[in-house]
Amino acid sequence: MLAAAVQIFGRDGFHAATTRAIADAANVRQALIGYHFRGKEGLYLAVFEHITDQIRAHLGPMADGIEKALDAPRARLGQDDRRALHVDLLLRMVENATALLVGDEATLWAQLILREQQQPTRAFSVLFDGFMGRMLALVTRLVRSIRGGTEQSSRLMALLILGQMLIFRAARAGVLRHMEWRTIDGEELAAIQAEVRLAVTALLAAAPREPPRKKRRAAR
Amino acid sequence: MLAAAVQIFGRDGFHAATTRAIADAANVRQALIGYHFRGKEGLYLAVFEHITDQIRAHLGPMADGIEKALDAPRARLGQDDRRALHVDLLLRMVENATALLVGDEATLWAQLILREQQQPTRAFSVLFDGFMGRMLALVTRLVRSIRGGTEQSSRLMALLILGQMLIFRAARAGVLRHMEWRTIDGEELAAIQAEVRLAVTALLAAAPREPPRKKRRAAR
DNA sequence: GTCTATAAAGTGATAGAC
DNA sequence: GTCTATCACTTTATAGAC
Repeated sequence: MLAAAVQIFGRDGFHAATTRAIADAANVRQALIGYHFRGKEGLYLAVFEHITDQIRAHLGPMADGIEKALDAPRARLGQDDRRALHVDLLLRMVENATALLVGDEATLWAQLILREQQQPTRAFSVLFDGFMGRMLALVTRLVRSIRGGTEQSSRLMALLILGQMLIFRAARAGVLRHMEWRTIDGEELAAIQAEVRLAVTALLAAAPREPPRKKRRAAR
Repeated sequence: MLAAAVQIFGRDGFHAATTRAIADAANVRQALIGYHFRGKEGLYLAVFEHITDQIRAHLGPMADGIEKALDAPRARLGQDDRRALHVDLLLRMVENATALLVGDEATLWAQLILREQQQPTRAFSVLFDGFMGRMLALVTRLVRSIRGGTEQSSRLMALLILGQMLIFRAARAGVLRHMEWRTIDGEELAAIQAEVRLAVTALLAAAPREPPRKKRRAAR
C-alpha cells in the first residue's frame, strides 16, 4: 500500500492524487487509508519516511565508510596520500549518487522531493534529517579537506558538485532532448559518469576562494 | 488573468489549482476561463507561452550577442584572444542565468517547469523550443570553442555547468538549510556567483575527455 | 464579453456491519 | 482489519440572461 502511494503521489502530486486511486492500486478499499494512516496527509508523510529509508539503504554504508575515514587519526598517512584518498572517496561517492539519481527508482521519488524543495512541508524535514543533511555535510567535509578554504566556500562547492548530478534528474526531459537520447541507460550513464568525474577532478584541483579579509579592530 | 494563472498554477500545480481560485485572483468570474482559453488546459498552455516570453525577454538579447560573436569571422582575433573572449562571454551568460534562476520571478516558474521536466506534456515543447534548446546549444558551442573535445563531451559539460546553477532553484529548501541561510538575496547571491565563477573557470581550463578511439577498418 | 445558475462528476472522511 | 454506504463539499464545464 505504501508502494502504491509512492507511485500515485509521485505521479500526481499530493492534491491531484486521490485516495481512491491509491487504494485501487493497492487493491484495498479507500476507507482503509483512514484506518491505517489517519487520512491522506498521514499517508503522505509515511511515504516520505519510506523513501528516506530506501535512500539510506543505498547510500548509508558508503557514508559510514567515508565518515570513518574522515574521523581516522591524521597521523597514519602523509598529507599528499591523505588528499589522494579523500579525492578518491569523493569521486566514488559522486559515482554512487549519480547512478542513484539517474536510475529508475529515483523517477518515483523525484517529483515528490522536488515539490518539497520548492514548498517545504513537514515532509521535507523527514528528507533532510533522514539523509540529505548528512550527505551534504559529508561532501562539504571532503571538499574542505581536499582543497582547504572557508567553510562557506566548501559548502557552496559541495552544492555545485551535487548540482552537476542533480540536473540529470531535475531537468531530465531537457537533458534527453539536448543529448538526443531516448533513455538514460548503461551507455549514456557511462558517458555522464566520465564527464562528471572529469569535472569534479578539475573542481577539486582549483584553488578555493580567498576568505574575506578580516577587519582588524575596525572602528565602529 | 494570465498573471493570476501563473501564480496559482505555479503555487498549486495543474491539478491542485482550481479555475475558481485563478478567476478570483484575476477578479473575474470562473466561467470566463472557458470562454477565453477553452478550459483549464488551454489556460495551462497559455501560461507556458507566457513564461517563455518572459524568459526570452531576460536572456534573449544576451543570446543574440553571443551568437553574433560565435558566428563572427575567425580571422580577426588570435586564437588566445578568441578563447579569452569566449570564456568571458560564457561567464557572463552564467552570471545572468544564475541571477535569473535565483531571483524571485523564477519561484513562480520553477514548479511548473520542473513538473514538465519529469512528465513532459505539450507544454514542455513550448519551453524547449522557446528558450531551453537555444540556451543549451549556445553554452555547448562556447564550451566546445573554448576547450575542444567531442560534441558529446561538450554537450555534457554544458549540462554540468547549468546544473551548478540549477541546484539553487531545484533544491532550494535543501540549499537554505545546508547554507544556514534564511533567504537567497544580495549577499548570498554574491557568494554563489563567486563560487560558480571559480568553478566554471576551472571546468573550462580542464582538458576534455579523449574521444573514443576510432576503429581503423575494423573487421565486422 | 461578462455574468448567474446549475448540472454532472468527483473528493476525503467516517459510521457501522462483519 | 477490511468492507459497504453515504455525507458534506468541491470540482469543471456549460446553458442562457444581459
